Amino acid sequence: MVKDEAIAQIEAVFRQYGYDGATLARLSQVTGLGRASLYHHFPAGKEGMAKAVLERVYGLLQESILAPLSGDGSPQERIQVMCASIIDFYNGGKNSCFLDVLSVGEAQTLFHEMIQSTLNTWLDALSQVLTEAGYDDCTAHQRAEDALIQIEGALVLCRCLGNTNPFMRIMERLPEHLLSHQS
Amino acid sequence: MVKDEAIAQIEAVFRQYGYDGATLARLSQVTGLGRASLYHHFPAGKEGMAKAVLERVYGLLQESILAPLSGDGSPQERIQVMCASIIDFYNGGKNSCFLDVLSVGEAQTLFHEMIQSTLNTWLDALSQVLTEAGYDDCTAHQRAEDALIQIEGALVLCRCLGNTNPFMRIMERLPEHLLSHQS
DNA sequence: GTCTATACACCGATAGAC
DNA sequence: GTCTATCGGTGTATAGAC
Repeated sequence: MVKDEAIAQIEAVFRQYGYDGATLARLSQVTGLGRASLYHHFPAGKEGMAKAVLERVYGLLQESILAPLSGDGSPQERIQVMCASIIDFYNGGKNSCFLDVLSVGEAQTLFHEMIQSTLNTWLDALSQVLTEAGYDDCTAHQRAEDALIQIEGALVLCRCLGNTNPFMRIMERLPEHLLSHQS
Repeated sequence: MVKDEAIAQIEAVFRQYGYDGATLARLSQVTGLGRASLYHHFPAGKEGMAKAVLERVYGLLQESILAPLSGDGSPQERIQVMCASIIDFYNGGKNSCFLDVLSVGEAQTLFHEMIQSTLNTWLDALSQVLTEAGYDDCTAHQRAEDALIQIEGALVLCRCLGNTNPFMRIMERLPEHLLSHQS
């Protein structure tokens, strides 16, 4: 569908400019659609576009990141596949997290539930694999949370510092970090 | 000075709403100053207000967070003092990081250098203490970076999930994490 | 230093022709 | 489905009285 491509382009604008900074002028320019055409595809306007992107992100998370976690292979292997997808998803640290930028300001009021549940889906899936790997529930949940903390934090640092090293360093050591035999 | 109080209130608005979402109407309401009065105190307008807040944040970082790092006591003790100040600074995880929210969109273009150098100041000071604690330069720098990654990431998770547990958990273990004898 | 009034651009959103 | 034209509202910023 052509619309899917438009949503991907809209996503990029939200990622870079945030909800308030993603003006219809910019969205129109990036997609090549006139303002009125955008409203034809997204009757709910900007809020509808953000919702569509959130659903897209949720879908991508399920398909490319979480699906491998419940696939074949050892927990180690599955986590490594997930990490490779994550690197891809965030373009090696060049992209901000959509959930992060949409959780600020009035956008938070609009999308808090979807953001929260998307993040919880991710946390649960990761926690599940770690439980399979032999950790007790509490440890598994903490390590899953640690992983997302490091991913989100690294992306913030990359954005602030203007280089992708923190993200790549974190991602390289994440599999062993999740499965190491310490605290 | 009365202006200092206003800057603190302006800071809160930027933290919560981001640069684009921090409208003059909101800034006026929070400070109790009329729009025109704001321009009297900040002739450069909104951009000037953000700059003033950035300078305030830099000052607070120096005074309450970095100063203890070069004070008396063992590295452990100094790091613990820093952590206590950080918890205070971010209101126990309820506040977003100002550098984080100002590093998105057009604000990034305006303030990238100040954001970058503020973060580097923090990284360097932390790295220095870890060097004093006996780590080689490379390890010290990585651990300092890890600390900021975890702080920023935890704040993002707190904002998205709507609870402060991730931040408090990270902060409690940060001192031992920084000084532990592993990788 | 703070107020009212206002300029002017841009915002999100809609109407209606094609 | 896309276009031009346009609405009402709000954005930042300024002028000038007090």
